[in-house]
Amino acid sequence: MATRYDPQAAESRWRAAWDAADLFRAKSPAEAGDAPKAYVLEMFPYPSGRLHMGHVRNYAMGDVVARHKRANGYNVLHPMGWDAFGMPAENAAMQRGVHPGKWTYENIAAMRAQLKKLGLSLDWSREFATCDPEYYGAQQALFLKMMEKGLVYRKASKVNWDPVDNTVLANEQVVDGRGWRSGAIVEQRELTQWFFRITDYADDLLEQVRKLDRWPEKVRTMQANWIGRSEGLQMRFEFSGDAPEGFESGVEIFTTRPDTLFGASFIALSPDHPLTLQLAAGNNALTHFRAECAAVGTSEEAIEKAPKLGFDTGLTVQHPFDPERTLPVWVANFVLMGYGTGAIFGCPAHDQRDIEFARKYGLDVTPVVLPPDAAAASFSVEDDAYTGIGTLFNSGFLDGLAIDDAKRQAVAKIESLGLGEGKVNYRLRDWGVSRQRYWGCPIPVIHCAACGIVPVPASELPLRLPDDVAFDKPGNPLDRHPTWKHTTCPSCAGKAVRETDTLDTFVDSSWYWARFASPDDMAERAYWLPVDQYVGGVEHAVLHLLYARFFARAMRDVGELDLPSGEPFAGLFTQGMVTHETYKAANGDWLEPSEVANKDGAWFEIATGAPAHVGPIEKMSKSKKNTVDPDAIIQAFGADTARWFVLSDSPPERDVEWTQSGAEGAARFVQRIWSIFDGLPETAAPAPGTDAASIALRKASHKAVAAIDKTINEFRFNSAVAGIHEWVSVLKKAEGDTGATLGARFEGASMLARCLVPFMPHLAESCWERLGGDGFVSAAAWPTPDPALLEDDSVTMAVQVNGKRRGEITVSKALAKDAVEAAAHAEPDVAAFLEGKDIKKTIVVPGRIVNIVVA
RNA sequence: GCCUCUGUGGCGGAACUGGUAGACGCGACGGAUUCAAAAUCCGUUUCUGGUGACAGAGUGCCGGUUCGAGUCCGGCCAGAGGUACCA
Repeated sequence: MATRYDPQAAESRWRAAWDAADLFRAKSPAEAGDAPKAYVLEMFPYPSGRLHMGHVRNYAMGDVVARHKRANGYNVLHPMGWDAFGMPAENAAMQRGVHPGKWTYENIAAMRAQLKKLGLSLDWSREFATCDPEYYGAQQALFLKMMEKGLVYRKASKVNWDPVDNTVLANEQVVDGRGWRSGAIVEQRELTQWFFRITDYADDLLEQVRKLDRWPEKVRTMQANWIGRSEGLQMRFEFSGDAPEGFESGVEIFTTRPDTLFGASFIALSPDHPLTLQLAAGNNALTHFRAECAAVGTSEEAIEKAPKLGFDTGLTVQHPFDPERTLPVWVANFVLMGYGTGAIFGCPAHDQRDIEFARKYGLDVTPVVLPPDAAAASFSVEDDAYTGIGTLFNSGFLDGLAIDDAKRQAVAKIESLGLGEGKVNYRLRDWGVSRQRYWGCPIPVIHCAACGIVPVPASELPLRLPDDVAFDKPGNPLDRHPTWKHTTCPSCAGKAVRETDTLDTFVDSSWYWARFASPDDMAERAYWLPVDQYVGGVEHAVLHLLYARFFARAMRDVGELDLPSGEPFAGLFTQGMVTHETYKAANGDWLEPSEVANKDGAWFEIATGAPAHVGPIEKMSKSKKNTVDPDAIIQAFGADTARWFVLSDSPPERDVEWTQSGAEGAARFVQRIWSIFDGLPETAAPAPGTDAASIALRKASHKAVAAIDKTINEFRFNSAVAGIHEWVSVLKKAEGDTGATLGARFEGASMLARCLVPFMPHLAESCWERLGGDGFVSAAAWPTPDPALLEDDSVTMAVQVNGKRRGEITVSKALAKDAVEAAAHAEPDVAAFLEGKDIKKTIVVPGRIVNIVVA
């Protein structure tokens, strides 16, 4: 009598059994013996309160790797924790009056419960949250060590300032140049802030990223571009009239195109350049212009996309190569103070931003690079700068040179004139870590009027956040706390105040991977690190990963980590998002998937019966109401179904669209698998037969195991899923056999149970139990296919005539090339196309294809 | 704006290093089983033309390299991620 598999009952039973057996605890190096280690880590979640499908996908993928490694004999570390500091907790405090700590820990409890239902093979004994005082205390100690090492400093830096709420805004809180709550036009304001010297490691971070061969190529390219090493020229332009005070030697610029110096038509200063500030002091128009620039906010995107704005200072500088020429000095909103020297020379003909600026303000445009096929007399630049290769012209001593040669000659000339020198510059800026917020790691320093900046003594760490804080008004609660910041100087015992900035939450996630390996034991950290497989969203491809790489180096250099390479993640996989259709009511409001239904192809709103629109497929997000709650799916179908679905269909690196029917299909497949095991007699497994049907079935099983193994190793889980589908169909068909293949069916089922472990671990245990297998299948070894069963002796090859498929032949693999050619020519469907034609040649690719070329 | 990536049936996607385009799943259609239904099982399903064997077209668009291109090269178009205070 066929039975149904009951996911809810089976899943909770197996999870309890795994817990009782402490199955997924990482072994210590001593316990592990000869077993190789594998550290599998997924990016830990921000505890928003609810698990979403993106988490399910991320952790399901990591679990496939962890379970597969474990089955292959590795000592696996697979930990979980919480990226628990951050703005949403403060927003909740402001909106609902709940304390950020309470809100966060409640969210963690809720999400931990949800996560546990997924049956992930996690070592929960290492769990922590970054808002735990033990964690942020260790982070404060690390900060002080980095400070001692000279990796930390303070400098003035700009923030988005909301003049109504009197608070600093994050870039995402600036919407169209206005504060998200107050609606006030956002200003830029300078504050003295803390920085990490990530640029000290710029060269090494760039050099090493090339060697991370188990990282996606695109992430390595993005990191390299972000660091942005460029060789150029730093030089000064001397003023042609009276120089402004303090700038007697001229204005310093940096350029990567010294070859285009003869095409220079203006100098542009950043609105924040010291000279700009000096000129603005006595100039209302310029002051006004600076304010206009500042109203764009601080994000690079906003600054770059803003229309080009300029202000003519009236000053002029001398062209270095031509005493007859002077260039006007402008202030331009697209010149960033943070890059190079905060000043450039503009060559409109060969730079897109410069041409837009020059056309707007009527500045000269002189082309100096001639494209290979252009004529010097007729070549001109209108609205599109020419940035390609070519030969220099209109350029005096550089005429006729290629760009690279011209760059060298120009730099040499400037150097001989004593006006500057060749210089390497980076796009990468030092990492600003100050945040004027409460829910973050307090920066452990004290400001003393007499002693300056004094570290909080190690004995006083962790320096805890005060619990009694009010969020009734915007601004930094730490700063306005009645007592917390008032203290005495550890050095002179005089009155002093604490730093009230907290650390960027990117700091918290920059070293948690080391803390998981061990809270403080250097040997244990050395054993586990680097992480063998890191899995997370591609949205972290630049910042988080770069910061973590910096921290690994900094920790190594302050003696916190024995990791010579400085690379925390040996293998990286970046997964895509989970998306879903969006739905809108007639009035334009977003609707949840559960609020709409489809009848005869038309969507309507269930509550009202009114028609609804289907919108584009987008990343699941609360604002668009297109989220699917994993809890509801687990409730309805079980965790295995949810895991299976998010791994099927889409390649892991791409987005996956959640569909209800897809989930139902996955649930059906769970039952189909169970029916294979349920359909076997409850007897001991006989040895597989040697008849043709048994051999064919065994070949299918052994090939399937090999293919699944390969696709898991290549992170192609969707292909592994397809392979299991095909295999199950073959096993299912064999149920009709008269009994000769029973041994082969048992063998296939046993292999299948073990191959299911990474994907549907609960079902795999139930299947294993039904087979009478030893212990937990979660602890069983991966099946080993028999090489003899993986080979076929004949092969089917397509036959093409002039590249079009006209037939196929099945031949022995060992057949010689000319015999294959003869067989192809003789194949009736092919021969019809060859009749009366002249065969010019025949290409035979053994085992793949035959292509006959006819006239 | 800039950096990176993606684009294949009605839908999600497969196709190893340039070698049979559409595996596998979803949906749809047809059938079996059933008193009936649910569940399950089997089959068909890129498009166009043809009763049919079959023929032609086809991997975002335009062009190129090759015996052969979804795959390589050049140029476009569209969408996504990042853009340093969302995480």
